[in-house]
Amino acid sequence: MLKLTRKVEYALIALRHMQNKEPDAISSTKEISEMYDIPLELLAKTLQLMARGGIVNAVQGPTGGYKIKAKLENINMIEFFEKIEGPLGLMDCYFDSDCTLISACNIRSPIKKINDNMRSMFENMTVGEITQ
Amino acid sequence: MLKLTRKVEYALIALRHMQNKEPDAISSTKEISEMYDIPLELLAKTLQLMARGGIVNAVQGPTGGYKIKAKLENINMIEFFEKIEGPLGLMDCYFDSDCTLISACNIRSPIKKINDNMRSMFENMTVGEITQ
DNA sequence: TGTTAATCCGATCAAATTGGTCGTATAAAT
DNA sequence: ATTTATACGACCAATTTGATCGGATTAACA
Ligand code: FES
Ligand code: FES
Repeated sequence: MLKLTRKVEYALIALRHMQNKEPDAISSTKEISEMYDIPLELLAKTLQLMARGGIVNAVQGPTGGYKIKAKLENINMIEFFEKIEGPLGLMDCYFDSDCTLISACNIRSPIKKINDNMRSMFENMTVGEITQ
Repeated sequence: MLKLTRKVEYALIALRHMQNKEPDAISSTKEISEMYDIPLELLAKTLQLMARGGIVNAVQGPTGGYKIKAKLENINMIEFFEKIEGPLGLMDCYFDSDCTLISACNIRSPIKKINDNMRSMFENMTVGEITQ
């Protein structure tokens, strides 16, 4: 409960890795995968998600790889999580209203309170400050 | 990712239900289960966990059930979550150090930052203020 | 005192989510 | 052309969570 997924962890590792290099240096999936002992395919997927989300640039072909594209200080953690894992909410009833409890539920507004607090906490946290 | 479990939801529902009654009124598992359409056995387990954790009192026998024991304003959400779901951490490496990434991981301290922020947020939130 | 209705508890099964793999297509450097 | 790497979808495995079952224990009440 309330755990981050591996994909998020791998994404952060990769970003931090790239941040410690020259701004335009390219890091291949393989390089990162080996250095941190991460399954290559899964890391590849994660990097692709970040590329699609405009966080990194993909460079194809041999000598290819990824480099950071966005200003990491401008990306808050909610955006980051959602690019990688999709919509974020403590309970399904926030993005998917077929919650069977919905009719009788007496804690929708309480849960909303917790949810809002959590979101605003992550909104005030940028990827840049986490990985730097 | 970052979701609450059903058990936590059921626990909150039950507490809120009891809070709307006379202080010493007893609510049976069945009563709550039917009113909110919650699987009886699972709700029972959850109530048992709360009883063991000193949050509610169990009254056995026919006409038995549960009533609130603790001052809900004195229980913070971390304590609450941990009574019901056990140790809480964004990554396993916090309570269980056999994380295979541990040797090479470059984001332990970043993750720790997020984790600490989240914990302190939940520590400053009491069950009482959520369910009231 | 026997019956009944409730909690208690562990074991176990099912469903959902997450983690990881595979095969193939595509792009680019040499 | 060949090689090396990303791109991408389909797929399988492992873990976690959700739910169920069977039986033991407790206490109210006829
Ligand atoms: S139905 Fe979503 S919190 Fe109860
Ligand atoms: S090993 Fe725990 S955050 Fe990387």
